[in-house]
Amino acid sequence: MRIGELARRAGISTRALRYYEQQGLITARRAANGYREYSEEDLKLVTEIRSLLTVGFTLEDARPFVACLRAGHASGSSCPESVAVYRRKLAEIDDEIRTLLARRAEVAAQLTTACPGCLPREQDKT
Amino acid sequence: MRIGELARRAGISTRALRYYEQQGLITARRAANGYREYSEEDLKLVTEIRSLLTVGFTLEDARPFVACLRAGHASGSSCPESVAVYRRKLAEIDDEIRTLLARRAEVAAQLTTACPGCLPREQDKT
DNA sequence: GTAATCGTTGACGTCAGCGTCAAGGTCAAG
DNA sequence: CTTGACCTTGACGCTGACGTCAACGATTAC
Repeated sequence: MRIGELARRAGISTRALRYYEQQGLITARRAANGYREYSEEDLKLVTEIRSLLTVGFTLEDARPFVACLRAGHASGSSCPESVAVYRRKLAEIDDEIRTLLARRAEVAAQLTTACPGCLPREQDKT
Repeated sequence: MRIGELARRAGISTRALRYYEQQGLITARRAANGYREYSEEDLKLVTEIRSLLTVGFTLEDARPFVACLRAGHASGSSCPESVAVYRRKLAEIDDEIRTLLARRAEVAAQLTTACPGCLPREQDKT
């Protein structure tokens, strides 16, 4: 399939696909007229990238997963490099959560100081 | 005082001060030679801005606080506009925390699926 | 032939909060 | 007089993941 169809099926822009290629995440063979030609496996790669991005991963983080898929594994996360990224990301997320909680507490304290009536409700903690 | 001294006392760069001025957050009167001249109150303004930024506020968010201080209030948060920003920010932070928690759960699930031995330890939740 | 719809590369724009030159003017000390 | 520390404005760089032209070629439909 060509870039437009892949973009539609992956729910992404053609610009993004060219960008991924430029970043070395995917490659496309070229037709005689210079058009990019993609396989079904490329769709899998792009889908993997997308799902990782939506979880907050960067393209750089996605590299091992893509490499894992291209190496023939059924899942992009079945390689040790991918698992390492998972673990690192988990730690990063935990860090962010901690700082956000600290900020939340600070802001809430400031708010109650500034406006004692405007107590933030305590019951809607998720 | 001039910009260098203010920067030192506020613990920020002169570039940042000029940037805040460019964004309309602070203003400086000019000496005969064109140098910026700051008062002690300007130090307060900058300090307020800094503490807000470190809590995750944007310069835009800081505007009402600065305006409040300039209006003569002892605290930048004693104006209704500032309180409104506090409340909005609190909601934003809660949103971010929620999405981060969701991501964390997703990543953790993926990790355990990919590597059943690498269970993320459950005891270090902050 | 021509219009519509695809594709190509290249390159600048976006968002925030500055960092980092560049190219100069000002001022006190020695 | 000169060094050196300070100040000025202006403008590009940076990070990430693309959006959005521009200017052009290819393919298909009619």
